[in-house]
Amino acid sequence: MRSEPRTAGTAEPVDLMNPFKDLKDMVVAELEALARDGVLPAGLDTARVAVEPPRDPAHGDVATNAAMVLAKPAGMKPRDLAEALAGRLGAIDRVSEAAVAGPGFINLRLEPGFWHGCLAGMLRAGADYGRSDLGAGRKVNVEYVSTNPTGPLHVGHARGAVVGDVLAALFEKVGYDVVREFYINDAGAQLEALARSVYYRYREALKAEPNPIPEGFYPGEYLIAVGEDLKKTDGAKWLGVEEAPEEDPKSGWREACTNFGREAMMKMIKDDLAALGVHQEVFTSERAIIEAGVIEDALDSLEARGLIYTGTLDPPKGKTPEDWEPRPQTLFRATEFGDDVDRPLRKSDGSWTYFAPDMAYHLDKFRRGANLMIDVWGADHGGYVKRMQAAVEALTEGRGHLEVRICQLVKLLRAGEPVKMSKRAGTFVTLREVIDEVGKDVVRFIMLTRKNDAPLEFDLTKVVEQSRDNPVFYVQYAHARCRSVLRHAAEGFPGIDQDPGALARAPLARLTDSEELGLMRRLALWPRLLEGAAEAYEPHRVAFYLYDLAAAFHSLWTKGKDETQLRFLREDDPDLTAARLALVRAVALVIASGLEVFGVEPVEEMR
RNA sequence: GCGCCCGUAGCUCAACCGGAUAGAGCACCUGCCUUCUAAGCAGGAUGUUGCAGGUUCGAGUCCUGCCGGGCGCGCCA
Repeated sequence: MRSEPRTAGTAEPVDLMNPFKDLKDMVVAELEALARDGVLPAGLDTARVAVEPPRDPAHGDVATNAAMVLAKPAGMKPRDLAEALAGRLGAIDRVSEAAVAGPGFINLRLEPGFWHGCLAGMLRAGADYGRSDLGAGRKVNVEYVSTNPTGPLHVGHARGAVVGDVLAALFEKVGYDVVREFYINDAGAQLEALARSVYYRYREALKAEPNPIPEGFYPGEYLIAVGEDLKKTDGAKWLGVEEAPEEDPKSGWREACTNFGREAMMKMIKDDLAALGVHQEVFTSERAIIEAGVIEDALDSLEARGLIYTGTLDPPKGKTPEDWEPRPQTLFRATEFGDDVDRPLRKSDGSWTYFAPDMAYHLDKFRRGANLMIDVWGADHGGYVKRMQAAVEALTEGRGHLEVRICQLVKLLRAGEPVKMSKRAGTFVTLREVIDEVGKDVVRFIMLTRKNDAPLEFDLTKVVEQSRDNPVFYVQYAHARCRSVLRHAAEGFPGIDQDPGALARAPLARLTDSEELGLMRRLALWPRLLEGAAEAYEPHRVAFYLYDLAAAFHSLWTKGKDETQLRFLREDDPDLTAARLALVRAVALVIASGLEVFGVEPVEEMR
């Protein structure tokens, strides 16, 4: 891992694809060397050793906590261990200085050539810079948006959609084999309400005798068209027919309206998702899971291990429902897997609870090869997490893992004022309306500017403002500025090949300004940031990283106004210009790469 | 009553597996456009990280107990 001697400005830089991983390997190698020399005991666990940029840049380029973490297992004083390690690290060519500080930190200052090597590496990697094999091709299934197909998506759905979609992209980026999935909740009472609502609109379309507004009626106008369409398809065929005749329930109008409504709603939902740039490849129907008998499979497997029994649950303490009656039910021993109570699988009428098919569905996902499953749910499902995780652990006998990300509410505002929404009053804001107003890229980016489990304010006015206050604009502006420089360079310096691979061969050692080096260090963090964001299931980290990167670039840009020797384009010095274009190109590349993970189109110019 | 999530500057939020003096933006004040887009940049003030303990070289971060807010708690999904 140690590289050949290198002096700034002379040697051809080596490519460094993941600089901080490389630096950690370097530290670990020296620790092993110390162990071979008998200074340290053999076989120390270096998992907790961190090599990262210090918060205060005055401390140097990189810092490691190795001495403090290993002091106790090694039976040494942290400072002594630090001195020994720093002595070795300081002898490495790429390290210009290794100093022990504070309780035992080792601060390293690196030769500028190291950062130039990083820059060359990222340019050669191009769009692949940041990609890694952390996942080693392991399968992960990401399920998101999953909803009843009863109406259009609203803003809340958009958050889950984007978080799920970007988690999937992140996991792909770090080497997982990803399946994006949607679970269609098409088996419950909501679908019956949908069917009755469709039938109502159908009769309306046929000018038939008006029937009373059905229970749970979906009042939205979108069903009027569905009623019309059913009339066009089937004519008056369902008018004199029963809802669900006893001898053959599926011959009635309800079955027809359920299926017709379901298809229409799913088409609408998929169109909305497409408008948001979300494309899941697998859609699994709850109803199909039930009909395929997967629930029985799941239950048999649990039954065989004594995890199913008939029992009576106590009412929740302090909040007994009005109509509470103790009833014996089929229960799953969720408490054996960390849940608070055992969970019912059947309703009193004998039909399945929501939990039963969902359990079966997760078994199905596991059978399709996903040991790691990620579900993105809304805040109102928080209380459901433990039981589903318990079910996955039980059904997969501990081989599967379910990670659930809960998305808090989105508060829709306009110029600081809450947008009043009411389904009944018809002032409900759909996802489609928001996309039409501000654009899908803005929706996607803004949804990632908060941790998923924190509430999010979405101000329709603010998100299209052109100011530093608006992260979408600010990041896009940095990218546009990079592209602008490159456009000007193409005119003024036709001799400079702007292909990233060619720019990687520019005399990068000419980049010596502290802000230029700072920008390179920041770019060098990108691969590590992606891995961290994926491992923590936190796509919002990418948004904050891009914002910081944009700020660093804007700063360097403006610095060139006062100090003309820092301008990117230097008529008097084509070599220096080429080196700076390499840096600008790399900034554009990383921003574009981050936006690609987000599913956001980088802009070439601000308009 | 129980479970989960949250509580950080006046406001909105960061803080990578426990790391060094907790950082940005907004708002407020002061500078910077004959220049690659000033839609920007530089500088100035801001903290008992809800409270009280504990763990340790080190805690916003982990543990315990309180306080405050959100979500949920059999036949909704």
